[in-house]
Amino acid sequence: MENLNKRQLQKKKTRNYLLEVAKTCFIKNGFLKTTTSEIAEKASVAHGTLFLHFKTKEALIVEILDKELEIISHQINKITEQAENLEQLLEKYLDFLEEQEDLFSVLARELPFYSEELRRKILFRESVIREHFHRTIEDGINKQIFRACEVSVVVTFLFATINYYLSLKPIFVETGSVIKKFRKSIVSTFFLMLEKEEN
Amino acid sequence: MENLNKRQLQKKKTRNYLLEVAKTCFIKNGFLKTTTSEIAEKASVAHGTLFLHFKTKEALIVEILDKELEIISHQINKITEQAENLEQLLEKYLDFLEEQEDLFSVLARELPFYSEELRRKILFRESVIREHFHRTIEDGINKQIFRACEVSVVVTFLFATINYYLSLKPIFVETGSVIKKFRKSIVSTFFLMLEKEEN
DNA sequence: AAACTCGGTGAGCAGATAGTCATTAAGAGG
DNA sequence: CCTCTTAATGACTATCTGCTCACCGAGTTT
Repeated sequence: MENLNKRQLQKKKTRNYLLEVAKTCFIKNGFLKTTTSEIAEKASVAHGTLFLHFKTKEALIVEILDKELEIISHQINKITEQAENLEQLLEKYLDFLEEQEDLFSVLARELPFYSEELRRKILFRESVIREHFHRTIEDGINKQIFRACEVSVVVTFLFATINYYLSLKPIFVETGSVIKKFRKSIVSTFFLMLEKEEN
Repeated sequence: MENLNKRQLQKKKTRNYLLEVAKTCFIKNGFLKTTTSEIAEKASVAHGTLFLHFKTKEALIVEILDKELEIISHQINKITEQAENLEQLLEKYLDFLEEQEDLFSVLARELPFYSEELRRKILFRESVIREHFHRTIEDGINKQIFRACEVSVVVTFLFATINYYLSLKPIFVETGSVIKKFRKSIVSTFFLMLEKEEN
């Protein structure tokens, strides 16, 4: 597959560079605010070149997001495999969010404004990890470690809270990670919901 | 103050009508998507007329929002006065959100994109009702009705969850109220967090 | 080396959008 | 009744943004 001539190689290189630059812009300023001119300018190519490689702005977004979601999916699989209990699952999940916080912050803020297609893709990946939390909690309830509850709502409380901090990140921290700042509170309060009383 | 001549009266009338139409548009499609042309057209005035009455689109938004927030503030005062316990407070607050759900849905979605000024105003009003929840819960903890917890985080869990359903309202319901749909689950799960076990 | 291919260019288009301003006409006032 | 005031007009501007296309020139093929 490596029998590419100079021209094809250059094309591929340009395309990859555009993807790279676009990703940086999107993570920094969101998909909505980033303009195609901005991407072209930062990549030092003509504005028209962008549309030679990607039919529309949406197609560019979809390609980048698909790639990112693929990575996210892998990471989440790794997390769910490694975690042996709810605490580990939550901690590892928060580690992961913290690592990619800028991207998740953008997604949390902009999700309500995306197209059906984009939203479905993002929410599908979220549902995978959500289900894992669901099963782990149900397991704990069966083992009488946790209190009986509407598990799906409890999971929503958790994800909604994380989403809340992410979407309003600039309000809570000037610089650095919101997840880092609030993770202790989130974890302890979440376990308070679930755990039986000690006395 | 009623010694207005025909001209002044007409001006006031136009202004008020513009405010009314703009409010309807904003609640329906959000502040971000609503254009000044759309408002002018629906009010059957020239585009320029809008800027005779309001210096900028932002000024129009601020005026409408200030008025709405004033009303909201009153309602919240009424709620906090009437409610005798946490359950009543929450139920009445949810009633109120349900009544004005379209507006709150817009605010939940768009808040991260507003100007500093707008955001501060909205969050201030929210903080008032939040503090009331805070005090009521602390009261319950002192009376040994509720479990000891990080009260502010517990309140955040509640508000974040409500915010989550509101901001993604179109995903959860095609028509009708999200709050109505999920209020039972929200209430019962929230109290599960707080209440001591019965056995 | 001539003919051809195609990645890249950048001026320009179409549509949207906030905001301006010279002009108009209806009403106020002497 | 005549002059002055001003609410309202709508054509216009400036800017932005996604996207197109005729053209160029380096690279490939014959």
